Amino acid sequence: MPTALHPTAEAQACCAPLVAAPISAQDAEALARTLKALADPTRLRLLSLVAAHEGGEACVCDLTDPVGLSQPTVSHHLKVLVDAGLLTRDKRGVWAYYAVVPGALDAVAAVLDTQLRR
Amino acid sequence: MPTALHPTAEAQACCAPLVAAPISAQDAEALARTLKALADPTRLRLLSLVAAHEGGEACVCDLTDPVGLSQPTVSHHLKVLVDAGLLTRDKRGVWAYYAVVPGALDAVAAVLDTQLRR
DNA sequence: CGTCAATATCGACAGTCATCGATGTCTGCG
DNA sequence: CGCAGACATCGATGACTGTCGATATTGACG
Repeated sequence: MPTALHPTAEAQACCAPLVAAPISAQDAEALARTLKALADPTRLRLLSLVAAHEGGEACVCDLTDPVGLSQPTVSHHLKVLVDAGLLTRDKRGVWAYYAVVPGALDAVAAVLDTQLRR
Repeated sequence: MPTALHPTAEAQACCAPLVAAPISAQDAEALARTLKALADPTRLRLLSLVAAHEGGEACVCDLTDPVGLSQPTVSHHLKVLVDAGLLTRDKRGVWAYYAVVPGALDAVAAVLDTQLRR
């Protein structure tokens, strides 16, 4: 199951104070897991390449050359991104098509702004 | 010098296409450096604790207890955050006061949204 | 100057991670 | 069935990282 982050939502009444209570240990752990998946130059480029590819999806063979790494390594990074809930994998025939999960990065950005702003 | 990320700005005419060209290797490297500093549960909590502390600043002794780690370890994490340009350090007398850099996280969030959205 | 307290730095150790080549798995095709 | 190609998994290896105790540094104070 993807390690998606749960925004501790409940909509928070309305505009929460600029700085509320410090983030909980569990929330920090969850957010860190997602950020760790993002905190690698190769994975950032893969994410970007998939997003920029026509149709919003790309297969492994489209990505191996641009990043200049071996196929097993690219496959490994893609798995990390899928496990983090940032990419989806759709196997059609022999090819595996990867696409970015629509709202995932907005969620990360929102948590950063909401929880750590000053 | 802090490894701040340069938004490759130039204001991009106006509303850039939803998905432009893939991120460059250098930009990916820079963004990954910042994200790596964020991708640790302890550092996220430290950042949050500093932001939530009165006056928006806190010294090491305020932070050691809440995270439950040794003083050298907390000091190390704070150094990582300062080097990443996410915290400032202000030594006043015997105490070192840390504060979050106002726009730093917004910049990270903006790059995530701009470069990787779909 | 000597002591104490708050931090930073150092050295070591264990755990994690990125990468690769080799190999396994599955699909399409003849 | 048998082969070829796309992709995933495995095992190994070198590099990096989080953590600690010990120690150095720095400022306040008597």
